[in-house]
Amino acid sequence: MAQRGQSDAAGRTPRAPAENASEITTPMPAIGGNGLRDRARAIPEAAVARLAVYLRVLSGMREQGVGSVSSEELSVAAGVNSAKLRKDLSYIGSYGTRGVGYEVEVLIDQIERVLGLTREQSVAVVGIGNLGHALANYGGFPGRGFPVTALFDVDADLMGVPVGGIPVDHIDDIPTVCAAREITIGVIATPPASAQAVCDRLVQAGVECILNFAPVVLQVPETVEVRKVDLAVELQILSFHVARRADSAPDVDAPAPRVNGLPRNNGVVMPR
Amino acid sequence: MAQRGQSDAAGRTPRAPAENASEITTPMPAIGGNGLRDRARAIPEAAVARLAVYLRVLSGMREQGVGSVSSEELSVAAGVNSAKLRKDLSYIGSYGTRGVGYEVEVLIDQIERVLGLTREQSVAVVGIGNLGHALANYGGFPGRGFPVTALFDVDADLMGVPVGGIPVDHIDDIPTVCAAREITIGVIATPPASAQAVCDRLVQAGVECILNFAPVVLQVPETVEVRKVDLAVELQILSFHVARRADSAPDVDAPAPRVNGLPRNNGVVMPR
DNA sequence: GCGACTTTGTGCCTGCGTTCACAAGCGGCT
DNA sequence: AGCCGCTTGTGAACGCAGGCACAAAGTCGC
Repeated sequence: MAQRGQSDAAGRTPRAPAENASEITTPMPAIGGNGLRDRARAIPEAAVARLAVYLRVLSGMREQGVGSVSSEELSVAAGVNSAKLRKDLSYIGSYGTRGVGYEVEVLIDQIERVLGLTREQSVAVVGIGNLGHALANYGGFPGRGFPVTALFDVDADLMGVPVGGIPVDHIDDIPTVCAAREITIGVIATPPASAQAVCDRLVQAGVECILNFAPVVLQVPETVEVRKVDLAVELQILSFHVARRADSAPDVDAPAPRVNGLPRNNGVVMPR
Repeated sequence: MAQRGQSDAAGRTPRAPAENASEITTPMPAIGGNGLRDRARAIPEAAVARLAVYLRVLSGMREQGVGSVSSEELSVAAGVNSAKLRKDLSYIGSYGTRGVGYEVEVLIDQIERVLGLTREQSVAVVGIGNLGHALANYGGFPGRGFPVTALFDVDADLMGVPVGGIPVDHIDDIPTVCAAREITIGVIATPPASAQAVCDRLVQAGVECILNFAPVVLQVPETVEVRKVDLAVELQILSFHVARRADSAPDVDAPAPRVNGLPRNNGVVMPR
């Protein structure tokens, strides 16, 4: 046991029991032409999450002037198994050169293409509390940005006040503003009580992808994709590990917690 | 496809290739006494994450005076399959009554026990920016709190200033303060550049569970458990879904996009 | 130009997590 | 007291994801 990502086990909450396959596959035979389209449909969600991580690492490498990487190097920097990395990359096509590795630039382009980052996504943040502020200012982060182009709240005192350069609008204006600014992703950072109402408004405004920070199970039509980040849940999972650890501590003669003197992620220059 | 949790697919980053089983099982025969301890070791991580969600839902029910629930009701409220819910609950023991359901109070107690919430965890937040503020004020959230009892930053102007009732200390004091306040969970909300250094200090201070908000792959000894929440990754996953959706949009004779029929941004051209 | 070395891409196998489906168990009703 | 219906708990099957290991493929050196 060592480092665990946030994922791999959280609360998927499918409203539609059918078609909640973790494989993102639109059951649809290959269309004639190039295979890229088809490939893109078959990428497992787990792989998508990792691709985003690779992209971040690659961006860092590009900034340091690295021209090409082997799967081994990249996998270490990203904290995954190299076979898994190669398999993930194979989902998006074959852009490596055998005997050499991958060209950083090419890989970045391809991952961005698959993740749909070539077309900039406009993000709306609803709920301008502490978290909302943090999100609004998150502006340009590694590997190109998701421009936050709309902010909403109920508090009359906030109306028009620019936060991170964007003026705050009233949540009643969600439909019009979202339509005007072509919002594709909505972020809910409101108190739990108002989350569902806000969500409904976003959906009504045509937003089909929502990132929910409120500790509530949102009810949405099947066409809408919701991902949730629940701080309390994260802490509770960690708490579980603390407890488990304390529990097994008495087990003194367990296999020695071997130091990390593994031959692996050594030497590599990690972006500190 | 409908609502998807944050998990199920993210970046697990095991540093130790061995023993990174997703089943949290310490291979160890049953100890004499009660079987509860043993059970606790065999809970899949995915189930743990969901248990936290059940706990939140149950807390809400208790507040509304609900005395007992069936697996069906609870599963709907938590947004999961009822069979999965029952299996999850079976991991922690049999506390239901056949033909009736589960007693809310009992279930809450048991889940709290398994998640180690009976012993309050002390949390330290490092990096008092916008996000740090949000976390510091997160104080008492649903289903009992993780008291944030220490805050750290490098900014001299913040030293001693109370945020959310807790004074800020310098990160150089992490070892002493963490020891004194028996911190069990560390939260990293710093810029990426300082994350690894902060992480090292926390580890040095004996913290074995870390929640990382910085977009960096942390290097830690195997004894330390890291969970990460990466906003950019979350957005990129959503972006992927937007792209995929736009991609399959040309499939005009697909099942009607139904309800809330707003002029969705269909017809948008696929990124290359 | 050819051989040897390096690294990719992937088929196959293993194992976990999810789902199904049903037997066991309990309360209520007659 | 006995039966009936409801809900739990779980054995078994299925399917996806991860990891291994190797063949394909390309480069570099001679």
